[in-house]
Amino acid sequence: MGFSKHQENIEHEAKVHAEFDEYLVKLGLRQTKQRKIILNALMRMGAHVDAETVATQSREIDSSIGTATVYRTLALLTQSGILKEHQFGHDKSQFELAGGLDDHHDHLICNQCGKIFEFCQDEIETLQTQVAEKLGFFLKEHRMELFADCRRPNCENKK
Amino acid sequence: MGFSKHQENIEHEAKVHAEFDEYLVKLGLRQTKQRKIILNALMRMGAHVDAETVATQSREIDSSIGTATVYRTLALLTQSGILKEHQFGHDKSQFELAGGLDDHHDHLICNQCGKIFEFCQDEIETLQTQVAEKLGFFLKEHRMELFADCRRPNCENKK
DNA sequence: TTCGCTGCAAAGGATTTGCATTCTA
DNA sequence: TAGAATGCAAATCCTTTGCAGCGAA
Repeated sequence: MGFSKHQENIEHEAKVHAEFDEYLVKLGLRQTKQRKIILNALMRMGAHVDAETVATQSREIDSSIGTATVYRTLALLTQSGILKEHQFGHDKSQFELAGGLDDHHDHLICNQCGKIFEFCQDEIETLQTQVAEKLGFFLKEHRMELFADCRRPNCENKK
Repeated sequence: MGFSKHQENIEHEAKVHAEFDEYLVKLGLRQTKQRKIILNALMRMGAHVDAETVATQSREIDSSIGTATVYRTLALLTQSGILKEHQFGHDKSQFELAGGLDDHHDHLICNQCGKIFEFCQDEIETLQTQVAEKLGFFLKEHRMELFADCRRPNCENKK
């Protein structure tokens, strides 16, 4: 197929934008340059960014973007399912692109450096569904976070 | 042995108080009537109460207890391990007595009525430890919440 | 008598909201 | 042109902090 990694990225980003546009149209909402810039910023940055960071990054492109717009857009993206919101401990919300159904994962947070690692364990997911089932529920979502001590010699060791 | 349930409760409560006292002494802190009242309130109420509710309940006994004291005491109890703190979604913190090592459990939250159900699944716990292990960590704590749709006919159906 | 503890009020910090204005469709 | 979206500032909400007086050991 000969597509470069860079090329694949561009295509993926276009797909996410299209997904968001579709969502907006569906709800009778409008596509604005701010919303595009914010979604771009999210794609440029890695996972687990807070609203403030998104705002700062977005303002690199358009310095007039307001905090409220960032929060409103993050909410919109979360509702659409494109973005996922997490809260680890008492901290402020962290966001990451959902990346489709095939990309589900949970988090392990290093007690030493606070770094976040992602993992996916199908067996656990199955058991979770069964637990809900047994309690008389149909599982829709779950949240699982592991807090653990680091054994990595190169752990930055700061929170 | 012929102990009534009521009698057992009283003994258990005394044990928790003793545990807290011990913790305070260990840190060179003081036992105060406010701290006792607040811990009593927690034991009187069921699980999953927020700070405000604890404050209200405590003020039934001593109306002069301040909000700050409640928060500070909840922090102290949490640090001692007697109390566990949870945050479900964007909501304020909820507290519950830990009840000892044998009492660990996770939560399922009803999407319809918001009610919280407790469960414990040893298999999942084992797998969690293994996942951490595999990533090079030693698991210390975890948090797992299932959000699910209700099938109970008597679900109150309000959030 | 010493400090830790308390209540009060004020401060904090992340997020939300009201509103006049601007802009998309 | 309608009404959705924006930026700004003010408002929320839960929680924490500063401080002068109080109280446990």
